[in-house]
Order: sequence, then structure tokens, then C-alpha cells
Amino acid sequence: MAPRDTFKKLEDDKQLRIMDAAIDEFADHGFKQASVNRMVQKIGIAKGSIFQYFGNKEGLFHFIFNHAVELVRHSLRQVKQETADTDFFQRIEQSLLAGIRFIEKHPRVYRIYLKMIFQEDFPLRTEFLQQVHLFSGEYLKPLVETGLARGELRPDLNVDMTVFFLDALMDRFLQAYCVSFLDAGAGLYQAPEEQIQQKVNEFIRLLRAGMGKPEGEFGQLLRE
Amino acid sequence: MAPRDTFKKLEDDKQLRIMDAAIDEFADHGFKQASVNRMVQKIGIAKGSIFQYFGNKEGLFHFIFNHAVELVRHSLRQVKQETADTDFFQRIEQSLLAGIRFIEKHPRVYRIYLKMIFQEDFPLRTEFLQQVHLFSGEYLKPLVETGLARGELRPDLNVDMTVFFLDALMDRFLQAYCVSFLDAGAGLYQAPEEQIQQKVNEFIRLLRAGMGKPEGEFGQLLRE
Amino acid sequence: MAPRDTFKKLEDDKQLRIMDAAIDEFADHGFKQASVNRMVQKIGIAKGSIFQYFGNKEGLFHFIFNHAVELVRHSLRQVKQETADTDFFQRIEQSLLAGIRFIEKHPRVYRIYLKMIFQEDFPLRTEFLQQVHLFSGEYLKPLVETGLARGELRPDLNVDMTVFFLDALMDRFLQAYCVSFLDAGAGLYQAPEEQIQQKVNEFIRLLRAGMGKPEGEFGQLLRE
Amino acid sequence: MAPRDTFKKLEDDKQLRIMDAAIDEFADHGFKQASVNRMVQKIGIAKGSIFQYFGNKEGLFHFIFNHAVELVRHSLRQVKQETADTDFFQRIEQSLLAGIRFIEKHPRVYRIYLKMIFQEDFPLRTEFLQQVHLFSGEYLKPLVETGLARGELRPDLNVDMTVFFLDALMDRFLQAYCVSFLDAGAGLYQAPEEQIQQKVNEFIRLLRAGMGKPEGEFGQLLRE
DNA sequence: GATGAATGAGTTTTCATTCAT
DNA sequence: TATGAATGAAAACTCATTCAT
Repeated sequence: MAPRDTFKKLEDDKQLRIMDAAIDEFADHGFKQASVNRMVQKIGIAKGSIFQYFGNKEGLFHFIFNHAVELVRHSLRQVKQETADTDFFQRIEQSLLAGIRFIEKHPRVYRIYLKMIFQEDFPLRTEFLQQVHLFSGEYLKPLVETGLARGELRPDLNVDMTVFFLDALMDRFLQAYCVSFLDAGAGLYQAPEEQIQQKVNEFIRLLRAGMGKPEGEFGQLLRE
Repeated sequence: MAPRDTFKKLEDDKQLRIMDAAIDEFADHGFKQASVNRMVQKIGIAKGSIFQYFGNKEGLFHFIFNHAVELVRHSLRQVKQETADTDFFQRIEQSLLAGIRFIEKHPRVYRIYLKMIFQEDFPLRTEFLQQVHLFSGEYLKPLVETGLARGELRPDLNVDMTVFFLDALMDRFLQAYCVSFLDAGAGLYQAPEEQIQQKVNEFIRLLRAGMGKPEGEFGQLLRE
Repeated sequence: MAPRDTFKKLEDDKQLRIMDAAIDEFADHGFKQASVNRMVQKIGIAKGSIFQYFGNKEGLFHFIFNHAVELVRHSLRQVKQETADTDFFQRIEQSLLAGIRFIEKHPRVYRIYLKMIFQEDFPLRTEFLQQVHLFSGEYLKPLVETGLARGELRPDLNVDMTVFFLDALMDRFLQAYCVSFLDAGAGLYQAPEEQIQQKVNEFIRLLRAGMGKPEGEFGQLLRE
Repeated sequence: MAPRDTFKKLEDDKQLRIMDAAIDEFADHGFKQASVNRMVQKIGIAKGSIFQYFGNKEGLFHFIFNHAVELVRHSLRQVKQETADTDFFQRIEQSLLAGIRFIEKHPRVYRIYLKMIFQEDFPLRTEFLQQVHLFSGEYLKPLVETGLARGELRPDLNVDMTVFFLDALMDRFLQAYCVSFLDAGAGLYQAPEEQIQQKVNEFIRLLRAGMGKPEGEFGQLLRE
């Protein structure tokens, strides 16, 4: 599960090369189809070494997985802090943008995430899905509750369902972005970078229209 | 790619048993992990026969794939016809419900679809993604254009972006449904059947709030 | 456990070559140390074939094991029948000689037997030891009981302990013979073939002296 | 073959821990299956150290082997001395009991012995069997000769064959005891401790009947 | 002298594909 | 046309041994 001391004692460069090759392999092939043979060949070390470091293939995956979770946690914590004082829709916008930046910085990690969602035979799949689920609860729910308390959201919104919708919409937005980013050249959506901000804007505008508090007393009246 | 004549000349029952076993196997294990051995054992035919009918494993997958695309096309064509006279949001609602019915009827086909999206090593992945893209163009674009022409949608909507949004939202809605449907018991979202219609309603309400034509002149005024 | 049909359908010669190589390998190296690699190389077939025939290494061993048990059973049944009319000590003598003939004919099978007794990690070891135990009960006990009933044995003998002794003595006699036979050249005991019958005679003479009914009334008196 | 000086210079405790772990491992797994990895892990020393002390796995085994032989020699010498004044059958009885005590005290050493007898790929097997053979010559032969000289044995006994018989019977007796001792619970023979002495008595009684000098002149006459 | 990371040949097992029957 | 036995490359994993520190 945790890498053996052996691995942690390696020179940093070697550690990084190993992690890099592993992330590559898992991102390209998922867990079962990933080949330790290919990894060690790419890294240029003996086959036995990987097993000395991580016990077995699953141990290696655990390590990469935990590393990825840490990356995501770090990124989310940062956004939450930095946007504490802005309004609900700005926070969502910044979260989306942070997600996009994360994918651009760690596209292979995101690919592993996507594979895990829809591939049944990952070792940590259940724990993983619970973690993802917790994200909605821990991250989005407070945002929604604060937004409601501050009067930035329509007061008739059901909290849990709103969280579900936000989770679904944001996740799918990033999926769509990621697919177009990763498949660049495959012709799908052909989303050029410059249109991203525009799409984010439109996304937020729709959210605001659907969830935001009606502006002014007329809006209020109309909805009642 | 296409099955050889030898396959088409088989008795219908045998054809169906072969397709059924193949869908099972691909849905459970993806392409590479799918085992021709297991298939022929389940079907009860000789291993060589599969290769006689389809050339190789990839040929078999092509066939199953095309069959699945046909199923989807058929389902969509039906919805489009039946809802021709209803308004935009009702058509979207009916499309969503048709999607849910499709997943419930063909869960294994949908699982193959999900696997294909995020697994790079499917043989037809590129062609597949293009097909999926075409779906947005062929299916949703006319709906949006008709909706705009009939004045059921806000006139300031950009057609292509609206199509993108609808595609993203509906697809993600079905994914969420499917995951909760397939992972029943895994604890994710735990969407009980009876809440589906409620979620669809809420989904449509949000869409209507965000995309629908503002009601009355006051709404109109407020937005300008 | 049982060999797949595939194996039984092979030409007899091939079946025999495979069994021969397997017996060789298991006799030389025991179960765990036996190498399927070496077997297939010696036989000259593809590695996969063995696994097609027997599922896995253990399956192959089961097959060889059952084959060996059958050989032993057959041999014992024959001796029992052929010596039904002779006296107790002649039956034991013939059993010993049959054992020697068996070892000379199937020395590798006997080696597998010896390995199984003292090697803990054989797959069927427990079942095997039970079988061996049954041998004492099924084969020797009736002999002893008949011997007692016919007055060929001292009437004060405890049946079970006598069976235990006979089992131990005969087994060890064959072990000693086998070791000297198999290790020919290693210098141990250096039992030349021509001395075997002499040793058997001495063995029987001792048994007779220890277990046989004292001859005449004087002997009877002396013991009382 | 002999341990390097480096080993002998270690603190006694460390030497003992190493030997203990090695005996454990060889007794449990034989030679080839024994894992140096497991040993060093249990001992808590570096893997390289074993190779520094003993050159290689075989060197380690040589050392353990010689140690075991010394243990056996010591035990036998003691019995021989202590029973110098008793009669032949009492000496045999005491030897058997000493053997049983040895197995109870060093069961792992005895297991290694048993494994070596029937496993061809032990490094020292040939030398080992010669040593065992010497045991018969060095230990039993004088006993028999003394017994004959003292008139405790039938004068018509052939010395070498009697030695062979005693060796075989006693060895097999201990094997049977050991198997029932080691396999406690496996159901073989199920010899409970309290029956051991009884079996030894019966064993000696049979020996005495077969090999002992007939009592009185009548017996003498009867046999002639 | 002690360490333990690195090595690579070895193990069993799987499976798509071929081809003689 | 249908069969299914044969193939061999590839997989994950083990472990005695070496050697730089």
C-alpha cells in the first residue's frame, strides 16, 4: 500500500521517473491492462525493482492513487481559501477554472480518474467512489449553504439536489473539456483554448439564471 | 469489419446467442480484457467459428458496435417522431426518459459506451466519438432551432453552445443515473427509482429557467 | 483434477511421453520444484498445451497421482488373489517381493511416494496419507486376522499393533531396498540384486520367529 | 563450506538466532524452497551478511548440516556410555528412547533429515547418506558384536544382516513416531504419547523373540 | 565488516490466432 | 464449414546473488 522505504530512499530524479512512467501506463491502459514490463523498460530499471519498491502491481497503483488524491485535495483547498470572500457564482466559476488548470497540468491523472469511474476492476474503486462522493458533500454543500444564507441563491432550492446538479454539471463540463483537450486532433468539439473562458461564462450565466436570486422586486414578484 | 456471410447464414437463434455473449463479455471486461475463450464456452461453439465469422476479435467488436449504434439510432428516431408536436422542453424531457428507458433495457450496451469514452484502446474509438458527436448535430441541433423558431427558447441563445450544453447536461444526467443504477449498493448517490422522475422534473425546471423564454413582458423588461 | 478430454484424445504415444516426462519431473523434484518449463521442453510441445490438457500444474499432478494409485492398487489386488491359499508368512513374503518388483518396474512412482511422505507441500498430501493408512487396514488387517484364525500366528498377538509392525517393517524394508536401488553407486548398503532374496528370507525368518506359533507342545509350554 | 571467521566472531546470541532461523527455514521448506529472504527478515540482519558469513545458500546449509550431525553424534555417544553395562536389548531400548527424546527436542533437525533422505537435490545428500551408513557401522555393529559375545543373541545371527535389520526397524519406528508426532491432527496412526512406551516394549519383545537366545535347554533343542 | 538496492533468469498461467482434419 | 488442438508471446511475480556505499 505505502511504498517501501526502499523507494523513498531513491534519488528524487529516479522516484519521479518511476512515478511518471507509472502514471503514463495507468493513464493509457487502466489498471489491469497496464504492463509492469513496459514500465520498467521505459524507466530502464530491472523488473524486480518495482516489486521491491511496491510489493506488487496493486501496491504501485495504491501509491500513484494516493499521490493523485493528494494533488486534487491540495488544489481544492487552495481554491476554497482564495475565494472565501466572493459570491457563490464566482466561487463556482473559480472552481471550474481550477479544475481546468488541474487537467491541463495533470492530464494523465485526470485520465486515470475517468478510467476508474467506468472500469469495474480497479483495486481501489469502491474507496475511490466514496472519496469522490465525499467531495460533493464536503466541498459543494458548504458552498451552497453559504450561498443560500447570503441570499445569493433562490431560497426555494433544495440543498441536496442542488449539490447533485452542480456536481453533475461541473463534472461533465470538465469531462467534455478534457475529452476535447486530450483528443485534440480527433476532431471532437474542437474546443480551442480561447473559447474556454467564453464557455465558462456561458455556463455561469445559465447557472445564475437558473439558481440565482431574481434581481429586484419585480423579479421577486414574477416568481411568486 | 462486417460479419462474413457465414455468420448471416446461421440460424437466428445462434446469431442471437453469439451477440448476447459478446455484449456480455465486452460490457464486463472492455475490449482487450474480453476473452474469446469465455465467449465460445458460454455460447457452446468452437473457438475457430468466431474467427471464421468475424476474422478476429476486433471484427466481432465492430459488429457488436454497429449493432449498438443501430439500437440507439432507432430509439432516438422514435422519440423524435412521437414528440414532434410538443414544445422544446417536453421533447428534451421525453428524450431524457427515453435515454433512461434505453439504459434499463440495454444496460450492457450503455456500459460498453461508457467504457469506450474513457478507454483509449478500443478499436473504433475515434469513429465512435465522431458518431457520438454527430448525434448532437443531427439530433439536438434541429430541436434547438425549432425551439427558437417557435419562440420557446430565449432568442439570445447561441445555437451551437446551447447544443453543447444540452449534450453535456443530458449525457451527464444519464451517466449519473447509470452509475447509480449499475452500482446499486455501492452507495454512490443512491438514487432510488422513485426519485428519478422528480430529478427529471427538477432538471427540466432548471433548463426552463435558464433557457426558456421569460414569461410575460415584465420578465422581458427585466432581462434587457 | 481429471485430465480434459483434449488429453485423452491424443495419440497414445504422445500421452505416454507426456506422462513419462511428468513422472520424471515430479520424481526428481517433488511438486513445487518441478518445472513445467522443463517438462514441455523435454516432451517437445508448446508450454500452453500442458495447461490445455490439465488446467494447471496441480491438475497434472492429480492425474499422475491417480495413475500411480491405480498402479499400486492393481499390483496389490493381484498378489492378494494369487496367494489366497498360502500361509501367512508366505503371503507376506510374496507381498514384499511384489513390492520389490513394483519398485523395479516403477522406481519413479515410488520416489514420488517417498517424497510425498516427507514433503509438506504436496497438493494431495492429506488424502494421500489417508490412502496409505487405509492400505494397512484394508490389506494387512485381513491377512493378520486370517493368520490368527488359521493358527499360523501366536494367539496372544494384538491385531492392531501387529498390523502397525508389519506396515512399518515392510515399508522400511522397501525403503531401504529402494534407496539402495535408486542410489546404486552412491555406496549405501550396496545391496546387490542376488542378496535380495536372501534378505527377504531372513526377514521372513525373523518374523516367523517373533510372530509365528511356537512349534509343538514343548514350545507352547516354554512360553507359558 | 565452513562458515567464515566473520561468522564465528559474531556475538553468540546472533549466531544462535541465525542458526535457529536457518533450521526453521530448511525444516519447513527443504533446501531449494528455503528462502534466504525470509531468513534474514526473521533474523533482522542484512541479506548480504548471510552471503558474507557462508558464501552462499549451500554454504549455510553445510554449516547447519554439520551442526545437526554433531548433535546426533553427541546424543548417541551419551547413550552408548550410559548403557555400557546393560544387556543388548536394554541398550536397543534406550537407544530408541534416546531417539524419541531427540526428535522431541529437535523436531526440526529430524525433519531436515527426513527431507534429505528422499529429496535428491540436497547439496550434501551423498555425503549425508554415507554418514548415516557409518552410523550403522560405528554404532550398531559393536552393540551386536558385544551382544553375541555375551551370549545375549542367538549365535546363528549374521552380524551385518542383523545390523541392517536393526537399522531399518529402529529408523522406521522413529519415522512412524515422528510422522505421528509432526502430523498430530492429520489422523495418521494417531499414536498418543502414553502408548509410546507400550509400543517400545512390544518392539523390544518382538526383537527379543526373534533375535534373543532361546531360554533353557528345551528351547535350544527345539530349534535344532 | 555490514548493508540492502539492483539484477535478471526463473516461475506459472492466459489467450488470440492458426490450421490440419 | 466447423472444429478444437497447438502455439508462443506476454503477463505478474520470486529470489539467490552481487557490489557500491
